[in-house]
Amino acid sequence: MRASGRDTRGDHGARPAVRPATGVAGGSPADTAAVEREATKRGARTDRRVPTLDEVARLAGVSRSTASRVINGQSYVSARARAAVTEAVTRLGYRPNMLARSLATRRTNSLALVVSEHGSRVLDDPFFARLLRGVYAGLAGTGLQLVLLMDQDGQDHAALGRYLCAGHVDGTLVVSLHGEDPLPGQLRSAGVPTVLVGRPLSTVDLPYVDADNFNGAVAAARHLAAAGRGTLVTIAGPRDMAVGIDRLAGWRCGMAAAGRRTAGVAHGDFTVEGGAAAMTRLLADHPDLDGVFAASDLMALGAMRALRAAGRTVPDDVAVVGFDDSDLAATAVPPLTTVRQPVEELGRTATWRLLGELDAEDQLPPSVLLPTELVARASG
Amino acid sequence: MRASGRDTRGDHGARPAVRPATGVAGGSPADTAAVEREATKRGARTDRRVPTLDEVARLAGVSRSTASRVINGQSYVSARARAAVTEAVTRLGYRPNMLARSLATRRTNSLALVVSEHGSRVLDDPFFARLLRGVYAGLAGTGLQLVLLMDQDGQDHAALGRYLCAGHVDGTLVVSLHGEDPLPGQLRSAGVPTVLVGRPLSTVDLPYVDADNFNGAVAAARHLAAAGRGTLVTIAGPRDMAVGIDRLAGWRCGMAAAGRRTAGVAHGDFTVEGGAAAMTRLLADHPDLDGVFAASDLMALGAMRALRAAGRTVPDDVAVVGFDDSDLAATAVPPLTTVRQPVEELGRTATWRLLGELDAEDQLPPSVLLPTELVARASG
DNA sequence: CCCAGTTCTGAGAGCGCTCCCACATTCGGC
DNA sequence: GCCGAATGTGGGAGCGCTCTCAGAACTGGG
Repeated sequence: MRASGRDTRGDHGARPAVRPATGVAGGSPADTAAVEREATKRGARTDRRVPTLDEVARLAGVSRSTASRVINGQSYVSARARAAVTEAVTRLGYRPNMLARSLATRRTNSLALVVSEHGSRVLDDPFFARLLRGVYAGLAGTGLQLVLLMDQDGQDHAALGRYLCAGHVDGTLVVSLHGEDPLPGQLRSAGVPTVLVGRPLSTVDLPYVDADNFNGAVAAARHLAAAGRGTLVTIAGPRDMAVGIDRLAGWRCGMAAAGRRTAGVAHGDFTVEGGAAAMTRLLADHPDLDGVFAASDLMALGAMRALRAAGRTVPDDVAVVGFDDSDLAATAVPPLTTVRQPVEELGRTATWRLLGELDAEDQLPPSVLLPTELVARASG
Repeated sequence: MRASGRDTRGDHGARPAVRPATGVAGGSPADTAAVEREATKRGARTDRRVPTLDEVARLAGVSRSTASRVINGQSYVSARARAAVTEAVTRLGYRPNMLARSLATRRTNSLALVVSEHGSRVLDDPFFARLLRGVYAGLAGTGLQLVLLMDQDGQDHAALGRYLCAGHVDGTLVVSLHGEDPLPGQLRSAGVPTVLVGRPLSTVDLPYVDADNFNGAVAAARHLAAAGRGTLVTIAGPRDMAVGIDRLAGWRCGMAAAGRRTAGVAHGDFTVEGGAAAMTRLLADHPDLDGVFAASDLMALGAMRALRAAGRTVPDDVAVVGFDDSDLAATAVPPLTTVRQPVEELGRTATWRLLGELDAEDQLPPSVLLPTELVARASG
C-alpha cells in the first residue's frame, strides 16, 4: 500500500483536533507503478448499475419513446403518461446518459477552450482570466458547458487534437497558438467548428478574432517618439507567435513613420522574468536608452524592476510603455502607460462568432479585429 | 448581420499593414438574440460526413471486427489485414468516434478537475496554478485527458453536476468547495469516482486530500506568540470553507496552548483586496496590534499593503505571517514568513488517489492529510 | 355515423463502436 | 496423416439514447 507512512484519517468531516505534526514524506505518488499503469487497463467502474431509459419506461408503464418525450419536454404526451414518467424518474434517480444522447443527436452541448500552452503557465497570466470572463459572458444563457483543455506534460500535443476531433465537443476556441501548430489544421479537416483567438501564423482557413496589435504598437511608438525620448528600444514577444510578430512590426512601422529608428530589440516570453531579463540585456547593449516599449504589461513590469535594479528611475530616466492594460498596469508604481486591448470583448466576440458558426448562420464575418488604444499614465 | 461596423478581414494569415485605426464599437455581441438562442436549436454541424469504422473495413476488405482490432492494436491480426486497414485509415482520414467507443466501453479516458468557484476568480489565485501542475504531474503517462470545469455565470450550479454525472468523464477531482455544496453528494450517488481536494464541510462519504491546515495555523500562532508580540490578530478565510475554518481553529488552539488570547478576528476572501480590507478593519478596532496571521499569502500581502498605508512598518511595528508559501511570499518586500503547504503534492496525491479508485485498488487510504511547516522570513 | 383532423403511443431502425462467440485456417507434434 | 492448440476472421448483439413512421385513440363538424 503506497500510502503507508502518511497520515490518513477516515473521520470525514470531523472537526480536526491537535495531532502530532504530520511527517514522513514517503515515496512520491508518481512512482513507477503509477506511471506504467496504462490507460487501457483502467476503468473498473463502480458496478452499481445506473438506471436506463428503458427501466424508467417499464416502471412508468409506457414505451421508451414516450419516456424520452417526457424527459425532453416534448409535446404530444398525455398528462397521465407525463406524471408516470416523472414519478419513475425520481423513484429511480434516473439521469440521461449524455454519451448515448450525443451519439444519437450528434451534439454534445459543450465547447472547448483550448490553450496551446502548458497548463501551469496559463494561470499565471491575467490575460487568460480576462479572456475566460469574456467567453463565459458570451456563453451565458446558451446552456452550453465550457471545458478547458491545456497541454499536459506527460502527453504529446496531438492528444489534444485527438480529443477535440473525436466528437467530445461541438466547437472549439483556440487561444495562444505558437508557430506552426498543427491543431487548427486538424480541427479544420475534422470539420469541428473552430474560432481562433489571435491571428494564426499558418495559413489555415479558420476564422479568428484578434486585437489590433499592429496599430496598438504603432500608437506606442508614436507616443514614445513624441515624448522626446532619444534612444528607444523594445522588448518584443516570442518570435513564434503572431501577437509577438504583429506588435514588433507595428512598433517598427510607427517608428519609421515618426522618422526614428529602433536602437535595440530583445525578445521576452510575456512573463515578468522574461521582461526583466530582456531589459537587462538591452541596458547592457544600450546604456543610453531612455524609452522602452514592452509587448506586454507583465514584461513591462519586469522591465521596470530591472531598471530600478540598475538604478534608473521611471519615467525620469527611462519611459516605459506596456501592452494589455491589465489590472496590474494601473496599480503599478508608477502607473503604467500601456496599450489597452479589449480582452473580455475578445473572448465574448470569439464565443459569439463560434455560436454563429454552430448555428450555421451565414453572413458571418470571416475574421474580426478589435481596436486597441493607448492609455497614458505616469510611466512614460 | 451583427458584425456590421466592425473591422473585419478575410485575408487570413496575411501580414498586417497600417490601416486607419479600427473603431466603431458596435453593439455588444452578447445581445438579446444571442442570449435567447437556445441550446436545443443549436448544432447544424458541418455536413461533411466523417468516415466510420464500417467504411474503413469495407475499403480494407475486412470485417468491422478486424478493422477494430487493428485500430486498437490487438493481436490475432494477420499482417496483410493490418496493412490494409492502416492504409484505409490514412486514405479516409479516419478518426475513431470517442462517443461511440465510450458508450460501448463505458470509459472515456478523461478526468475532470472541477473548481467550485467562478471561473474568472480562479485564475487570479496562484494556488490553482500550483495545484494544476501537481495534477498534471500525477497524470503523466496515463494517457488520460484532463478537462477543467468551473462555475459559469449564466448557468445554474447544477449544470456542472449534470455534466459530470452524465458519463462525460471517468472520474472527478473537486476543489474549492464552499459550504454545503450538493455536488459531492450528486457525484457520490451517481457513482462517479471522486476525490475532493480540501476537506468537505458536509459529511459526504468521499475521500479527500488536504493540507494539514490546522497544525500549520498552530505553528503560526506558536511562532508569533514566541516572538514576543503582545496584541495578536488574525485575518481568517471564509466561514463557509473548511480551509478557512480549520486555519482559524488551529490558530485559536495554538494561541490557547501558548496561554494567549486573540485580540481580533476579521474574515477575508483569500484575495489581496479582501486581506487589505480586513487589515484596515482590524487596525481600526485594535490600534495597538503588533502581530497578524493571515490565512493566505494573498491576504497577507493585502494586509501588508494596508499596514503600509496606515504608516506601520513590517516587521518592526507589526509582524505578518501568511499561509501557502506561494511564489509571491518569497519575493514580497519584506519577504513573508508563512506556512508552507505542499500544493503540487496535494494535486499529485489527489490524482494518484483518484487513479487508484479507478483501478478499483483496495487498501486505499480513505483520506490523506499532507504536512505543513512554518517558513520563517523577514516579515514576522 | 362517418371521416378528416388532431393528439397520443410504440415499434424499430439507427448513431459508431466494442466484444463475445463461433467458425475457418494454420501449425506443430506424435 | 490426424488432432488439439494457436491464430485469424466475421457475424451479431449490445451500449443508451433519439427520431421517424405508422397506427391507435380521441375529437367534432356535417
